[in-house]
Amino acid sequence: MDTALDRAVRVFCERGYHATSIGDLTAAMRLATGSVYKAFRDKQAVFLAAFDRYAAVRREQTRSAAARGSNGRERLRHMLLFYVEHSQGIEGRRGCMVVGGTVELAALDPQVRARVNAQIETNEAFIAGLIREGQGDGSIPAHVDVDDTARLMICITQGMRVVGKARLPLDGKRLVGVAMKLLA
Amino acid sequence: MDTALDRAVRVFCERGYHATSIGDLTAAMRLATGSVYKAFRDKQAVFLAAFDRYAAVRREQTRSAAARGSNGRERLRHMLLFYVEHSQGIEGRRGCMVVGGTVELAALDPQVRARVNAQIETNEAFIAGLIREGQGDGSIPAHVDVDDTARLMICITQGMRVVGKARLPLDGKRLVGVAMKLLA
DNA sequence: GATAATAGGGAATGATCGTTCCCGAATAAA
DNA sequence: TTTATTCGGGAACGATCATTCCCTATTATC
Repeated sequence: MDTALDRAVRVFCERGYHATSIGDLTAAMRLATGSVYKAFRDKQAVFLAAFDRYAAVRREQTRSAAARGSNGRERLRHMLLFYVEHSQGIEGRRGCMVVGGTVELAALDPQVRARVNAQIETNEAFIAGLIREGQGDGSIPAHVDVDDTARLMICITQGMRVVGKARLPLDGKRLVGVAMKLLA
Repeated sequence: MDTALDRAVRVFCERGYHATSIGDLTAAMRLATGSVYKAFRDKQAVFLAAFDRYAAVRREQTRSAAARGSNGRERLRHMLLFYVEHSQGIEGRRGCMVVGGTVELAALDPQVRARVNAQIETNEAFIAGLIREGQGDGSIPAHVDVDDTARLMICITQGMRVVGKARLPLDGKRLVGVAMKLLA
């Protein structure tokens, strides 16, 4: 089931919600129409389940990318690098379900809006935690405003997913190098 | 006609492309079905025309916001402030056609992709120009990398539109204050 | 003033959508 | 072996979509 959901994630990432038909979904998930409706109440339920799966995988990846750093500042750097890399190439042009869900459904579907909000706020809290870690271990100056910087970094990561979907190239090292000035 | 197009812009911003039916469009534009199809070849043509109108208005607003500054750095600051303000409240939750077009259609429609790319690149070039102005008038250090900083600022502006559509609050002064560190 | 041309309005149309219903195979129970 | 039950598959359904067609005023032309 998780593997079918992963396939649904790919389709929803690439085509979004409304442009994805049940036919697209059954083809991608290798399930018949009836089987999909036996497992999920309706199309929205498939989307929500796929979103949760996407968010969980993505959260895990982000955390393990950050773990590669040796202090708060370095963990933040690795996290940003991870985001740039995944905003590029094949995965970049496929797109992000958080960004896609927000842009396409935040105004139309309160349930989806609640999920994307939760996901964004979780990410923001994670970033804020890393900044505080850095301030604790001395790698980030104490005068850096935790909340404002975290929110701006969320804007940067979400924005990179947009720019990556538009297929503009993003140079990871260079972009992150500039972004790290925010921790000065 | 421009006023009808402005109304179409509002609908496309809020609902995106696929969730906007011809019925939504005719209701918003105060035009009958036949009249819409007499003025435009098909729904995509309405979207492209609305997008061009949106981009033109937006470009003008951005430029006049920047003009409020007295040197390169201040012009950049006013431009960023303008973006935060418009990413919030009523207009923020309505959404941005560039972001929406990218996320919903960049992977599916080459014509839309070309337009959003052109718009993003125009904005980026405008930002780069402001940075260069600042370096010329001494308000921005010469060691600031123009292209990388401009691209990161594009990510910030696009990301703010995503976060604003998700209805998270954005404090203009504070966020821009942090972002201006990128010009150090 | 009569007629041609145009523009706007809305019903009809075919396609496609999401959803439901029902069938057949496979498994478990008797 | 026979019967009951579950599960995956796909045809059928009503609704809605984008699009076309045609009708009716209104304007311009002669």
